[in-house]
Amino acid sequence: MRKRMEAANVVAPQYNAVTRQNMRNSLTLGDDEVKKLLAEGAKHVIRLKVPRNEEIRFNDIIRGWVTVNSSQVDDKVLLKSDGMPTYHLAHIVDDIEMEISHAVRGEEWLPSAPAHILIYRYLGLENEMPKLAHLPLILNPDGNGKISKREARFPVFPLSWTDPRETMPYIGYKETGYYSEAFVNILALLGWNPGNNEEIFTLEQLAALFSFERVHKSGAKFDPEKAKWFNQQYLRKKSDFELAEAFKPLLTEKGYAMNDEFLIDFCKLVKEKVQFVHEFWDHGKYVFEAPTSYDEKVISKKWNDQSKDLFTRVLNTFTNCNEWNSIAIHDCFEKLVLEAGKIDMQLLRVLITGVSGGPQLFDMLALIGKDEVLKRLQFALSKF
RNA sequence: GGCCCGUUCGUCUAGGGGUUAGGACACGUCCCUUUCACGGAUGAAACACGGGUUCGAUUCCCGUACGGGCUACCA
Repeated sequence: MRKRMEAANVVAPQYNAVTRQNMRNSLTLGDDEVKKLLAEGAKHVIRLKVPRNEEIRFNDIIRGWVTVNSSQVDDKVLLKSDGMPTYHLAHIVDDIEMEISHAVRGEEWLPSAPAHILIYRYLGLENEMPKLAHLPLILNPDGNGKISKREARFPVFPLSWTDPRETMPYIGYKETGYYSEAFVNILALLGWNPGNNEEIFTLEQLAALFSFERVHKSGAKFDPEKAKWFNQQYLRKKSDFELAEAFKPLLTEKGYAMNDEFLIDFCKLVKEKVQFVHEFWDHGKYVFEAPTSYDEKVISKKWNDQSKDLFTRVLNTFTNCNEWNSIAIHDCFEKLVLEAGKIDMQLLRVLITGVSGGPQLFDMLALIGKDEVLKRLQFALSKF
């Protein structure tokens, strides 16, 4: 049989009203033979007997009327030879048992929906079947196809998870640093939108706003960049205290312990630059540890013959700065500028933090502390 | 291959017979700033193609192309 199919160039052989006549099954074997085999405990499956040529129509909430000819539906296995039901049977039993009103599932189920309708019909439950809604799929941002867990270069699961058949865990959104509210928000706006220009919604708002009419029919490519932006929006809504609490364990991991007040100030300063809590470290580690290298670009471009003298004067000015807060430091600095002329702030920043960017400079210096700033400046002057 | 579903800026999308086709992400420029961001302003950027229907089609219909899904004793 299989060879004949291959010879006829059949790509995907189907078990259906035509081919079943040439198969060894209860329809071709005859009652006595079947009874005998059953009595002997012969391994067997139970299949859905799909009519040969019949239009199956159903009204999908999202897609409208869909028509499929039963010749396109194969005799699906309902009960496997190990006695376990397949999804096709199981979900229908579940849905009926649980009195499900709406079966909302991905578009990949659309082709098997006609088979499911037949099962409901043969069970005499067609009037009780849930309404069907087939949602558009989330597609890969690059390349093609629906998101596959194996190939994606970004998380595909909400939570980290290890497939028992594999060794490598899949890192989840939660573990990547996404807030669950942000994650829900991102997902909700893929294939659906409320019809206005708003994008940030709580789960409660989404639930109130949702309607099937506004669900798209076509798949949506997942955009990792926008996903990060969503998380940033949620992060910015957190209080400095909440952010400090969230960052504290990460800082402890790095071997630093700071008091809450300091951490809150730190988060207040760095939060504008950050999309995830763990980025507080990446964007602000120089607050906790002195730089080991200096931004080459800035140094080569801005460090010149006068720099050493100029920044030695900065060091002296800071040393004599009585108060050490953002405003006071700024005042000291301004006074020096009046005497000595323009002093490049970015260069000063690099000498103290090592990097070319960061939060407001004088706020930063205040946070780092006078002793540490003087120490770092001295060290930098000895280096260049 | 067959069957089913789809197609508005690069991406997510609004809109819908007559619009300067709107917003968001990303990107560019400018303003603010002696630094860095935030913020503000602004720019570039789209109705897949071909036929109908119509006074008029991005919008309705049909084809084509392209994309997606399914085609397991997995879900």
